[in-house]
Amino acid sequence: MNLTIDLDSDVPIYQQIRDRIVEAIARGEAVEGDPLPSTRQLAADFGINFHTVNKAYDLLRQEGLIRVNRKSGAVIRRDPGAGPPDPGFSERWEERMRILLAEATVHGLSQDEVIRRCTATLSGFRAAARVTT
Amino acid sequence: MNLTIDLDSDVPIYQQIRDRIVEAIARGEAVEGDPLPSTRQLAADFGINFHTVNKAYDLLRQEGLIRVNRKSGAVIRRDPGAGPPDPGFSERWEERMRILLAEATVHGLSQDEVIRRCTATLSGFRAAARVTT
Amino acid sequence: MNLTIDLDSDVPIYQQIRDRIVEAIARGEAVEGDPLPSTRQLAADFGINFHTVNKAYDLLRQEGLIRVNRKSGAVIRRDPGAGPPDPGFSERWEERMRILLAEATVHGLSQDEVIRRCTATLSGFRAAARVTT
Amino acid sequence: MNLTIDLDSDVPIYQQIRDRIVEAIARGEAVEGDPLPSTRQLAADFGINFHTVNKAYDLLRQEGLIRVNRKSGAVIRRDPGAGPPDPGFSERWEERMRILLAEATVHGLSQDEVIRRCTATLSGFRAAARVTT
DNA sequence: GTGGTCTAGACCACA
DNA sequence: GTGGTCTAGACCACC
Repeated sequence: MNLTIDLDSDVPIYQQIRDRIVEAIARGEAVEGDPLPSTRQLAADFGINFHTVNKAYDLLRQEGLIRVNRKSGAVIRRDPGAGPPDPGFSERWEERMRILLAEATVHGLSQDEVIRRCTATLSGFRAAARVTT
Repeated sequence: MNLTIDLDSDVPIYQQIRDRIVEAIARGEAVEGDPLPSTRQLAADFGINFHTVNKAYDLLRQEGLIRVNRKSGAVIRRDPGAGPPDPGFSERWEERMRILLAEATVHGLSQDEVIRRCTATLSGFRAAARVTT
Repeated sequence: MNLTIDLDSDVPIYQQIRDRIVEAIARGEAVEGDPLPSTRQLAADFGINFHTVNKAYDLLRQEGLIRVNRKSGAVIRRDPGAGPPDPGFSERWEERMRILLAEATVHGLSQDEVIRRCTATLSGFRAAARVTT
Repeated sequence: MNLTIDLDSDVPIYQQIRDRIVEAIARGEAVEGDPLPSTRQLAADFGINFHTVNKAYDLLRQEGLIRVNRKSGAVIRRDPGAGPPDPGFSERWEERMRILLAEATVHGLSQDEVIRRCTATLSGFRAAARVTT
């Protein structure tokens, strides 16, 4: 798993780390049981405070995507194939998706164009998963 | 246009106001030339400070969605039919969409299910637009 | 003299009227002694309050560009050929020009490109003046 | 970078701060990566409210001239050598330049005199840049 | 430490 | 009436 973050982005660093790991799981680059780098290791790699990495891992833990053991560190807990989403997630997800789709609509992206791009991105995940599996 | 916000949400109030107005435009409930409530009026309605509304309107103005006039207040400037998006927009939009799709994937939503929900939401916009026109 | 203003612009209307008249004088479309439309007439043409036009004319009077008589209305007072500028003007003008040139510079316009555009605009004034004289 | 503002000027304070920083970048006194004072620090130095400085920095951020980072504050993002301007910029810039040139013309500055002053100012930027580099 | 959000209230500019 | 500017001070998020 190759994580890259942008220290100058508007997006908080802990959020970026969390996003990159979610994407890695979606692409199948990280599967259930895979270990994540230790917080101190990752912090050193990025030149950031390990509390920041900690916060990212905590987010992922709350989302049920990783498991954190004192002993074995953080490991992936959830796969794309692990079953249906928790209902609370769906609701918040649809809310965010609705806003994103509204933005695309008001900026002149056609319905077909939006669906085309979503499909392409999703297919990209699946293709990556097939290769890395 | 009927706006509702949640004062207890983690989402900043000004962001919520901006989101609600973007959705209203996407649904066609607000079309080009329609006036928005004055900042102080809307602030009074929500029981918030007018600076907060101001910030929301400022965001919308930067996005090119509204026009702010000393005399007549803020009016809708951009419609779903107003032409293709500005090039920088698509890039940032796809980035956010990719993360959202990755989340759906790791939480077990199938590709078909995701596309189905997006299509439904987009159709909802179009249907609303047809009715209100 | 054909004036056009944009009621939805960020620039105050009275400022736009003043700017258009300054440009008309620079182009030689309005020369010394030429009458300006009456404030009420111009206000009616634009569909604005005549106080707004009044403010624009007052600005021009303060700048020494027009003369306002109760009887004969406003008439052009100053031409491009009317002599050197008042020293206070030069100072404020250079200040504004310096900022404008700084903006061009930081946005990557080369010195030659800037001079080229300024020269073109100034030549445009002279060419117009020659024709209308 | 030594900034000076005039609290009694008609020009809004936030605009003055923005202008001074643009000029500093044009002169090469501030180059890419240079840090700006923190909003609260600068506000204290000027004896003004930090919100006012905030607004100035926000303007600069929108113009793409600085980058604002939670950790390290605001840093210069764009240099005179950073490439051609974004297309919308040139248009708005020429509009403002046309008005300024018209003013010079009606107040009796000759075309040569205007070009001479512009050239001098631009050369001043370049000379300063050469020294500070 | 940094910036971001929100409140409350003053005064001014524009139309 | 509208929005724009500025002040003063609170609390929170990020690092």
